[in-house]
Amino acid sequence: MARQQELDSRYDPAGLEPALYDRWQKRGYFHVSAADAQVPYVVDIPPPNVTAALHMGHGLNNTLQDVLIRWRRMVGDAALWVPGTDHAGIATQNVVERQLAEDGLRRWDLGRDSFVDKVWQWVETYGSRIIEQLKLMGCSCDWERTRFTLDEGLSRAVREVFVRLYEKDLVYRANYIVNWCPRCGTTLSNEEAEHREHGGNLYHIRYPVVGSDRESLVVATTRPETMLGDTAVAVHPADARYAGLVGKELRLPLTERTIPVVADPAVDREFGTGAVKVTPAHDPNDFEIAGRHDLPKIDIMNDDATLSDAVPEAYRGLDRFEARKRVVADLEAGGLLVDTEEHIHSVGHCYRCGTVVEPRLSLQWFVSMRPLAEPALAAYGNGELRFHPEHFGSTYAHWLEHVRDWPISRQLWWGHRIPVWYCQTEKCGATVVLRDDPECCPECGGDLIQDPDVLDTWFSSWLWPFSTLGWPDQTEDLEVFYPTATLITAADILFFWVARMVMAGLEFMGELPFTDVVINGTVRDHLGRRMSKSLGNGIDPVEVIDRFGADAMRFTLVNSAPIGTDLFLNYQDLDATFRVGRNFANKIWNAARFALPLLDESDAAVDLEALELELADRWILSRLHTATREATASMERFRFDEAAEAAYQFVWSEFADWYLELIKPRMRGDRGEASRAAAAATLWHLLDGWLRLLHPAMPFITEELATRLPGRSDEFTLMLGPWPAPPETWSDPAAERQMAALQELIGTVRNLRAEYNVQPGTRVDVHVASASDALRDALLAEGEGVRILARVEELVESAAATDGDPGAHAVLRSGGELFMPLSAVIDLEKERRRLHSELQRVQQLLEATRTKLANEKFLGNAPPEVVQREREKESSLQEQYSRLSEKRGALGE
RNA sequence: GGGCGAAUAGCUCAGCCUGGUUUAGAGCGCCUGCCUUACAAGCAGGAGGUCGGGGGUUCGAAUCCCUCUUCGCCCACCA
Repeated sequence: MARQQELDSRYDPAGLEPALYDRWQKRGYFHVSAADAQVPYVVDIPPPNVTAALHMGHGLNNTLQDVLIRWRRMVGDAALWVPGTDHAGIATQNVVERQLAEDGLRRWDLGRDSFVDKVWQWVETYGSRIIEQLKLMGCSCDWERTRFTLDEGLSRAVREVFVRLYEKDLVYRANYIVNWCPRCGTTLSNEEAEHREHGGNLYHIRYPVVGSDRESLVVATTRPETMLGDTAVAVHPADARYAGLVGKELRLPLTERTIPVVADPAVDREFGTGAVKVTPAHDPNDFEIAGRHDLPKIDIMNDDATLSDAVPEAYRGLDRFEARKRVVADLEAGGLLVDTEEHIHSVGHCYRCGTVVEPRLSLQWFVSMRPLAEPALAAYGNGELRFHPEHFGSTYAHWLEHVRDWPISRQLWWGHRIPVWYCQTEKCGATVVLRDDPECCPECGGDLIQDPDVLDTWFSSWLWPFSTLGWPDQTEDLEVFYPTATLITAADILFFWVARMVMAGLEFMGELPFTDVVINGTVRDHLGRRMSKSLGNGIDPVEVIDRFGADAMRFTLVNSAPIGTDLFLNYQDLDATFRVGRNFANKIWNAARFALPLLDESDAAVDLEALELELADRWILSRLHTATREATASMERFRFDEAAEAAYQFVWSEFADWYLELIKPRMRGDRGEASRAAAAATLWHLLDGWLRLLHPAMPFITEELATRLPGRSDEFTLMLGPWPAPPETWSDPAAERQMAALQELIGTVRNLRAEYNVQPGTRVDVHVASASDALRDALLAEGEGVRILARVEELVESAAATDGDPGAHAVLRSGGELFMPLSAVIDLEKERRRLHSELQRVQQLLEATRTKLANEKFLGNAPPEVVQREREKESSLQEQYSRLSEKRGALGE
């Protein structure tokens, strides 16, 4: 049979992974249908942008989702992972616009329809790249359910939601200051404007009082060019300095206009000069002030941030930054620039192209957020919505408490068209909001024009948990799979996406879209910088998979990234970065390479309870029982790193380092057939157990090896479980105590051998005296293990651990002492020093323990078992102490 | 300005919520010795930590409280 062929000593993932993935997919393991779903467990992928190529952030995020979903699938849930991509309005439009630019074209040259066609073509050609890359990682998404935020079904959901919100007055159209990206030519929400510290200047400008040669007022601003749009200057009503000026007119420099001085409590008397120039069309504060004082609002900019015809001719058509220089120069020339001081302030930048955004008065559609935020806040407050780590809940709540209305219209062509039509008939002028495209105005039958704008991309992603299941239709999928269970995502879209999904779920479904939100860390380079294309410090997951295998990458990521903690990866040394996972995969491979040929089909069927299990067997089963319990408990708390660590430690440090070594003689038949059979059956069940334990993190190698276990049919898979649940009877504290004593003994012998440079090939004699019961039992069962693992010739149990030869002494914490005659190599002076320092260490511990036990308050207040433990510690230390000092005495001071 | 978080071995982190079982752990790195027929991507041994500083609570503090210092992240209408 093919699977019996010999395995290479180096694991070659590239030769196995694609075929395994293909097999899973062909057998339909990833697909879940509502009809068969008993206990659903649903995870929604955070849809990557359709323009995206897989980066390590996706690598981490999707690995964690796959670990979770594979685990739940093994546990027996109908585990559904819904995949898809996001149409990413601005980002995608930018990509295609850049392409056009190479041919010297702009989108207006094509016209709206053919431009949108062009974007669709791009999406069809390149849009599935990231999906294919997720498959390389092993992601077990239900690909039959792959959705796109701009596909037909989701478009219906978007439109339904817009109409419902409009009907409830939760969506409205208004003139307000929004963030405007002059490069992308569109509005942005607050979340889409990234604020960065920026070193600029604070310009102090003099505005003369009309009709006075002497009186003037000095204002301070960081954006002097906006003065051309000033319609007032505001001072604080209680500011004595300016009390006499309120109500007077000022001459606005560089223009022919005059503007009033108004008093408004919003002014901070301490800042700058205490007088604020009011530019209502370009500053949110000023907009508010203008409202209170009925001031005109002059928009001085064109869409591309050049100055408009609203400013004096000299400045028209200048770019805003060019205009800034010109205005400053002209003011200076006119003697009106009083002062220029350096000033650090934060400036908004477009999150897609990095251009400085301009606050600008604009007519946009908004979603009224307060009514939606209240229930979202309440769901967190009452504990229904949980965050992991918990503290992200505070961030979530803080945002909701201060949430502002959401501008949702975007002046783009790529996206969901706003379902609003304006009647062109003058006397009607109706605004029509409809689920279906109208032919003519339902009010008057006149011509309609649809709003030219599209909706913010997030206006479709916030519906993801139910729109992907068929909503607004009442589908069976929706019935069975909503709400989903857990969302795993990065912190940077907590507001963009997570909070808004909660709002949408509660508003439109009446139920939270998920109950647990797991926040994974940010992937950074070894210098702590966010990985980015421009810095060139990214790591390509596809390259990592090619070189080390998907399992190695996944394990490394899972193991080294506790949720919520940033992950630092060195992009300059991938070898070092992914060594943990690669080496572990290789270790697993080789352990199996050793074990598999020792087994046959009969080992699978054997009931372990019916066998004469030996110490090592009982011990390792007990350890597997513990490791499995720990891993399971960790998974339940989304502590994927802990689960991986528990499995790693078990497989490497216990199964491979100890168990496999201990059973080698038994597997050769040295202790008879019964012993061999017991070890073989135990081994079979161990492999089966820990391969399952590791399957969520390392699906490929575990599946491959589990399938090669004798007795497995070609139909076998780990994917469908069961998740291991070792019986309570495997727990064996006595065996654990005995093995611990044995391990200490072997460790001590190895240590002494190294101390005295005993050659590895040299066998030594070891005398053991005063052994504890556990050690005595262990030696009885596994004396041979000691001989092999510690390279011992004669293992002598005697009352006095010495035969008169010079040698090395040691005392065991678990009880007992040992003596190694080393006449050939012993250095008595060294042995004295060694015993002395050992003695000092024990003495210190002993004194600390005695001080504690001498404290009556301790005896009176501490729980009895703590006192008891302390007493046992004292007697053990006392025992060690007296034996050590005896030995040292024997060697002379 | 507001919010959240971090500080434990050279590096990356567990442990802290629920104080006393570790005589503070892991991985990587480092040192020493080994190609011991599953694995040199390995095996064995070892060095390395006043748990950021100070105070407090307690019989007992890496763990709870206060404070200081230093870093990080997020939010904000800092004219």
